[in-house]
Amino acid sequence: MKEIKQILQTFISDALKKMNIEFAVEDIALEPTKQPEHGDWATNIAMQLASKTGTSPRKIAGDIVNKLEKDPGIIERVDIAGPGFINFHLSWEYFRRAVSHIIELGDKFGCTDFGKGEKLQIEFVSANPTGPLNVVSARAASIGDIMANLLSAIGFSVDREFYINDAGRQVRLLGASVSSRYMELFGQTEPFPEDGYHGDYVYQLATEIAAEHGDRFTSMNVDERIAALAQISLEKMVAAQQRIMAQFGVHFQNWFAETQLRQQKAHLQVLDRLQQTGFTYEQDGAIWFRSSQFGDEKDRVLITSDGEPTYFLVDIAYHCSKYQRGYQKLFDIWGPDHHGYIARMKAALLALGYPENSFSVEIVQQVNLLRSGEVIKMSKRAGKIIEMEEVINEVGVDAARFFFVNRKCSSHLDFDIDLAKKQSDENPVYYVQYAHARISNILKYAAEQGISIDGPVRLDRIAEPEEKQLLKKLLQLTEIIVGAATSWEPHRLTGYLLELASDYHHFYQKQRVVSEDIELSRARLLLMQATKIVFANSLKILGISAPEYM
RNA sequence: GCGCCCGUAGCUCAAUCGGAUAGAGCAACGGACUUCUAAUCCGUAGGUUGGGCGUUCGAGUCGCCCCGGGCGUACCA
Repeated sequence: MKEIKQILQTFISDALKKMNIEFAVEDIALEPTKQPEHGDWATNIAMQLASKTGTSPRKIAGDIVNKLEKDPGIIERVDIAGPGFINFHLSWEYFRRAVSHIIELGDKFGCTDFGKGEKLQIEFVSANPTGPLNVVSARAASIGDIMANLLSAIGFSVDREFYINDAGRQVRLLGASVSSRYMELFGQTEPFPEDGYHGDYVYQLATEIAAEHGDRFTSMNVDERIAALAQISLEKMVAAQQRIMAQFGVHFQNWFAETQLRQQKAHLQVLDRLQQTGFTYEQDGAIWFRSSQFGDEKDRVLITSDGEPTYFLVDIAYHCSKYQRGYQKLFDIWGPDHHGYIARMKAALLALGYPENSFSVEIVQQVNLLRSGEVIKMSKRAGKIIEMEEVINEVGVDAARFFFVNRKCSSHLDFDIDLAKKQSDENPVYYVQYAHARISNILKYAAEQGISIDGPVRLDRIAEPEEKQLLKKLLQLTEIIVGAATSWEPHRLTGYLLELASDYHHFYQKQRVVSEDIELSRARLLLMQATKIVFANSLKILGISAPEYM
C-alpha cells in the first residue's frame, strides 16, 4: 500500500502536466486536514500557482480538479474550499484496506527505507565520569536513544556512542578529592584540592575503596596515590554510568575512551593534518587554529604554551576517528553550556576536508525539576544535585522517557516529579498505555467468547465516523516517524500517540467491539488488532512498555 | 556588548513547507458506569500568540526594532 500522500501527489502532478504546468511532484504540499468538513487531505497548490501566474486560485483549483484522476478505490470526492484549497475526501474502501495492510506488515508498519542503510552515529550523554549523572543527562539519554530508534525505523544504520572523558585535569582532580577523603578515613590529613569535587559520592568512593583495598594506598607518596585512586574511581564511576544507562533501557554500541586516542597519539596526527592545511599558526608560544576563517568568533588554541594539547584538539581527533570508523554522518547531542563550542568543531572538521553537512549538533536545553510546584534549586559546587538515578527510580523509566521527549529539544523543560509519578488521569503516559491495555483486554475477551478472526472478514461492516477517524490516524504513523526523525523532533511521536489514544478512547466510548453481531465484531476485532500494532510500534520506538493490562 | 534558546488560555505545552475558525492536557464548573477496564468519555468556560512595524492572497510561524527570561562568550573540560 503506497503512502496516500504520494498517491495524491502523483494524481495532482498528472493533472498539472495535462495543463502544461511544471511543478516538482515532491514539492506539492499535502497535509492531513484538521477539520472533517475539509475532507481527509488537502493541498494548497492552487494558491501557490496563483501567485506565479496571476490567475485566481479558485479557477486554477477548478482546472486541476477537472483534470484529476479520481480513482473510486481511493477518492470519494474532491472539493474546492476557502481561498482555493483542494480537499480530498478518501473513500471507505481505501480506509478499510488499511486494516489488513497494517496487520500484514505488523511490527514493520511505520518503517521505511528512506535512509537507504546509510551508516550514522549519534553520540550522546558523554558525561564526565567525575560526578553522578544529572537530569540533563537523563533528557539527553532519552532523546538520543529515541532518535536512534526513529532513524533506524526510517532505514538508517545507527550506532549509539558514549564518549568517556577519562583523561586530563578533571580526572586527576577526582583522584585528589577521593584521596583526601580516603586518608581521612584512616585518620590522616591530606588537604582537599581547590576546585575539588564535593558531594557524597566522593565519600562513597573513598569508603568503597577502603573496604576493598584496605589501607594499602596510605603508604604511597601523594602523586602515586592520587593516580591510583583516580584510576579506581574512574572505573567505578564509568561502571555506574553503564549500569544506569542499561537500567534506563539505553544500550550503547560503543563506549569510547579518550585515553585510547591519547595513547595512539591520534591528537598529534590530527595536529599534523591541520598544520598541513595551513590554517594554524604560532603565537605567544601556543599553536592556534584559524577557526575564525570558518565562521567561528575567534581562533582557538590547539596546543597551550605549556605544550599541553587542549581538550578541543583531542576532541577533533575523536571526531576524526568516527569518520575513520566508517560513519557517513555524525550527530552529537550536547548540553546548553556547550553551544559556543559548535562553531569551532564544525570549523575544524571543515578544514580537514569532511563534507559540510556530515556533522551536526543538537543542543538539548536545560531541565528544571519541580516538586510541589516549586523549582528545585541545585548547586553543583556544594554537591547538591538530584541524580538521574533518583529520578528514574522515583518516577519510573516509562514516565521519565515520555516526559523527557515530550517537548522540543530546544525548549527548556519543566519536569514535574509529582505529576510524572501520579498514576492518574493527570499523567499522559498512562493515557496512552491505558489505550493499549484496553485493546489487549478486548482481544482477550473476544477470544474467551470464542470469537475467531480466522477466515474471511467483512471489513465493509466498518462504517462509523469514529472508525474512519481512527483509521485515518493509524495511517499517519509512517509520515509522523519520518518527520520526527528528519527534523529531530521526537516530541511529534508522543504528540501523535496522545492524539491516537484520544481517537481510540473516543471510539471505545461510542462503539462496542464485541457484540451479538458476530460479523461486525470480527471486523472490529481486526481494526483493534491494527490499532494495537500502531500503539505497540510507537511505544517501542519510545522505549516505553506497552502493558497488556493495567 | 556580541552569539544561541525561549516568550501562545490560570499552569505545562502543541500547531508539519507560511494555510482555513490558534489546539490538547491539567486546574475550575456541570454531566455519563447493569454494557469489551471510569487510569475513560461528553459538555461549559478560558486568547490582542510579550509589544510594534514590515513582507503577501494569507503570519504564532518569515524580516527589522523594542520588552522580558535562560544560557554561553578561556592557552577549562
